[in-house]
Amino acid sequence: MREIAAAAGVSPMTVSRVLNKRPDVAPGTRHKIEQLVAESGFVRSRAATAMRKGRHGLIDLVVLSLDSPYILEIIRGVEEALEPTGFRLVISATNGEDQRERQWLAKISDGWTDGAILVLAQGQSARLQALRRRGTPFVVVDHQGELGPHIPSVGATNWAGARSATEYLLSLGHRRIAFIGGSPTLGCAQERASGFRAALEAAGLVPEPDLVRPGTFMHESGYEQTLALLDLPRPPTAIFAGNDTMAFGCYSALRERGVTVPDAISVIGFDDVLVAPLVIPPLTTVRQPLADMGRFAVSMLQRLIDGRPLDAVRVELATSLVVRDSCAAPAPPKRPRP
Amino acid sequence: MREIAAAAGVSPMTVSRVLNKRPDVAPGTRHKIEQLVAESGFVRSRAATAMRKGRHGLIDLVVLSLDSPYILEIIRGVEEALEPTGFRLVISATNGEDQRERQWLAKISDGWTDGAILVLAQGQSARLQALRRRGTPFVVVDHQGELGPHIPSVGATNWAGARSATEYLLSLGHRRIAFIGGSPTLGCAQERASGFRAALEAAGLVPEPDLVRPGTFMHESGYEQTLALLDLPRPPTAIFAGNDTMAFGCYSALRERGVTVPDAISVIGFDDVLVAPLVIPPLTTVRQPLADMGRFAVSMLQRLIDGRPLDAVRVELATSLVVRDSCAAPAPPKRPRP
DNA sequence: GCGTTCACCGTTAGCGTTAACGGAATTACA
DNA sequence: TGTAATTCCGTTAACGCTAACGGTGAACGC
Repeated sequence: MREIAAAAGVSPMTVSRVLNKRPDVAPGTRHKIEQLVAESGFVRSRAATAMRKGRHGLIDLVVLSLDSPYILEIIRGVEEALEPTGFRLVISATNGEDQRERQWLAKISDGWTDGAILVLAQGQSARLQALRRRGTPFVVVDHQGELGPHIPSVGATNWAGARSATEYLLSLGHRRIAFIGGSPTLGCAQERASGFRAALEAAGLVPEPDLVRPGTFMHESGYEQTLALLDLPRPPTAIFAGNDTMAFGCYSALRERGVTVPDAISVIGFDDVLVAPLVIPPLTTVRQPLADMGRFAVSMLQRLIDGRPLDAVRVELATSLVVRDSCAAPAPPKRPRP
Repeated sequence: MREIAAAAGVSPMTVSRVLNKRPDVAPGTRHKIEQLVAESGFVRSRAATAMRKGRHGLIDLVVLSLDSPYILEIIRGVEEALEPTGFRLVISATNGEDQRERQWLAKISDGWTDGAILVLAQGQSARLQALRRRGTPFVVVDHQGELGPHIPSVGATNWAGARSATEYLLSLGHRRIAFIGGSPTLGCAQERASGFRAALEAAGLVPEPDLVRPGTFMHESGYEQTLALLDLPRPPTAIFAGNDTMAFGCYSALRERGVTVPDAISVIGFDDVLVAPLVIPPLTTVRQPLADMGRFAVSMLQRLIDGRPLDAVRVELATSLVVRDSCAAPAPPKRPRP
């Protein structure tokens, strides 16, 4: 910078002003400096700028794990939204290890990043409040547990999505619909279960306890619960899995038992992960706009960083039903009525 | 740091020495300072350290796109390997846009990051050489095109993997094996095709031109080529898809035509993406150790950053055959021989 | 007693940038 | 013409840390 300044016959301060697009520089001087900068290919040391300004140009994305394609969608949205802002995306995974979770708190709050987007499964209220106290701007995405008050977050309309999925099954004629939930400690799982119940009740049906099963959002649990459902005296005609991964577990179990989808039983999922259209039969599911959620989180975070007010502390983006081939009208009962 | 120093009754320099684990500090002093640091939760300003040392503690991971679960595996490996090193992972995607690709070059080479891991599909020899000239350490992962000389890279044994997949099909008794290749411009696609041919020839078979089809690594191309194969006068008894995504395309086409896997036709893929075990039937495929490749890239990069010599400029990690349920012996011919 | 070596620690200075202030030149206005 | 406001730019001093060097005291050898 000194060199540029010398070449332009001004002080480094003036160069700094030009680079920061400050108004108080004469147009001629500005132009000359800009030209010199362009010619020399000069770039400011970010480290020095960061030290001086206290801004690093880095956004942390902290995720629970990098195991699921689900997270990739969010990353994609965040990356896209961040790209034009000049901020750079720093990714770290906690893998649920307590030690690492402490570490990110330390890392984030040491002024090393300018803001954070957190995608964490379990409630971390205490840690989140600690972060808040430190003044680090952050946004929680798809938080699936109890949040403390005033924690900015982005989610999806889990309740409405689950209801519409259930309504769709009802509209096909299903009456015995099973539901395999996610981990009951997670907020989104509760919302989906609740949406499911609401739809049934709106149709004048009572959810049968046998047909509402707990799950873990993992493949195995979809598999196991489906086997259990098939062993029931009166198995369901449709299964609503709390997420796509469990729906794939259903597929596995149904295949093992020789039950065809959707002829003998219908399956519907939640999330619309990338492979949902690729499995056989292509999975009908409730699309969660994960990339959009990531994008939205970025825009909220920007506001927080800039000190602008938020329109809303909690934002829920709309889910949508994606109809593919895994649902059909229920198989006719043994004594078909014409 | 000043405060810590004051509390310990030493100068900030001594604190710095302790934090940098320098040897020339009396054990007692060191212990006291360590304790004070732990108590106060003090963390050094990375910006200041970065400025002073010229190291930022950031590693760039530049990927072509964040669309495929394939990339997630690599990210996971890189993240895991990077975690204990204290380096932080910065992710950016070029999405194949020329402008962005120029940008990462600029960003990486402006001293902002300490090194880069590049996962780029197409040959970018010119850019890579430019990076090299700037002296930024970098490693290329799974590069699928022509690399310039002396470019450190990590890949997989595509040729051997394809050969073993083919040998497996041969061992099951298949003789009419189709191959759906990846984009012919990509090195890994060429290698896989070549491995396929080698296995056939080793078995004394000649690849039939009709059964060796071009592809694009995308789902559609697996689908279309499979339909074309089925329309052949003598369709194959097995299909080797150049990657898992295309194998899923095969599944779709086969299902549409009512051809069952693996009874009527066997399908084998390449990559072993996360969903490969979840589809129905679970896909037999060649596992590419993507996470390991990411990890290995990190260790290579570390050496480069530290100025240590590399054991090898090009490293290829072993692929392995993962047998699941999508392959079986070929259906008996019309006139079964006892 | 004096030099030498070693272990430990402090001082100085500066990394590259910018906030804050101030000063000079120019313009605006009474 | 004088004063105030405005525009433009330079000076100073940090931001938090550490490289390089220097200094102190103790231990040791001659």
